[in-house]
Amino acid sequence: MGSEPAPVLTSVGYLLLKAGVHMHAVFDESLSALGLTGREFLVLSFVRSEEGLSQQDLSRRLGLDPTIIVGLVDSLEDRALVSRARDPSDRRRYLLSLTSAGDDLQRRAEAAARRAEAEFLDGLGDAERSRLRALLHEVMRHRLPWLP
Amino acid sequence: MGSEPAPVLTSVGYLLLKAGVHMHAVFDESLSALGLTGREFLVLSFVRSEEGLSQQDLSRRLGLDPTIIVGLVDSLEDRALVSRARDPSDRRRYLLSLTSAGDDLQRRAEAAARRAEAEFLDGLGDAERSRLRALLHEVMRHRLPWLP
DNA sequence: TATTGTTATACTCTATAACTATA
DNA sequence: TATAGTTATAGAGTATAACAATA
Repeated sequence: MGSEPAPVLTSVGYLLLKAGVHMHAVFDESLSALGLTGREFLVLSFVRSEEGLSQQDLSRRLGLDPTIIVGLVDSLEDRALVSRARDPSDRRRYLLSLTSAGDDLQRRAEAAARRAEAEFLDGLGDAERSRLRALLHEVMRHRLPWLP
Repeated sequence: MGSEPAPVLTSVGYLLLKAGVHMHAVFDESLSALGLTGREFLVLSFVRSEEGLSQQDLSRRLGLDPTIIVGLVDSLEDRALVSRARDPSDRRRYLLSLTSAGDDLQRRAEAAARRAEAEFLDGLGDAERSRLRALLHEVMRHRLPWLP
């Protein structure tokens, strides 16, 4: 019985799941030299893209509980990478923005992540990477509403 | 500054990571009705594919610490889905196999997972799904050594 | 000496509930 | 009444270290 892998083990879904886990590890590894986790890098990237984001907004973007965001932003604020300012039109909210150090670090982190991604995808040519990106974009478009 | 998303947020790597996380959640959700986690389903699937697998083998396949496998197999054995037999040629090892109930449940779980996958990929046509599978297989081939 | 499986334990990550300040 | 942010805390998931049995 069974020298063939069960169908699930060669399915799109399983390959997608495993590729995601590996990509996550590769991102974290590539960012550790800059003192960032993948998650912290994403916070910097979202805040750069949409300055004045609130912690609630960030919570939805990252798919994390708002209580997690508190510590995440605390840590980045302690390192003077992100700053909080009260929203004058709704003083419950914070408007988050990058400091110049945060802006600088985000750029370097983005370059590191891009190199790591390129290495991870080294089995694919440029056209294949574009094709993969288009397919994933189509699948995820309505699940990540902030995508263009 | 920045009404464009930071490049990382539209990159292949990030889309891959997020698609993996969503696929994971969709698998878990689809299997919960059968009383299985995604991880338990994978154990059943690997054991079916390679009967006589040891717990160490499973540890490598799943990328989990061997101490995690103990509880995982315990739980499946308690439910009479998997059985342990000592390897006569190396009595330190267990040879794992599916019971007939385990075999039956694995089949039903595989059908459920396949339906969930199909729904997750509903933005793609059949040819696009095949293309996605081929691209992911190419990327993951040397990272998942048991793949054909 | 090294490896397989096991237990105990400590550590990290996460969500829940309860609070405050604002709306 | 409802929402944004915060704190404390309990639960789940994880790896590390130490062990017994076997090689």
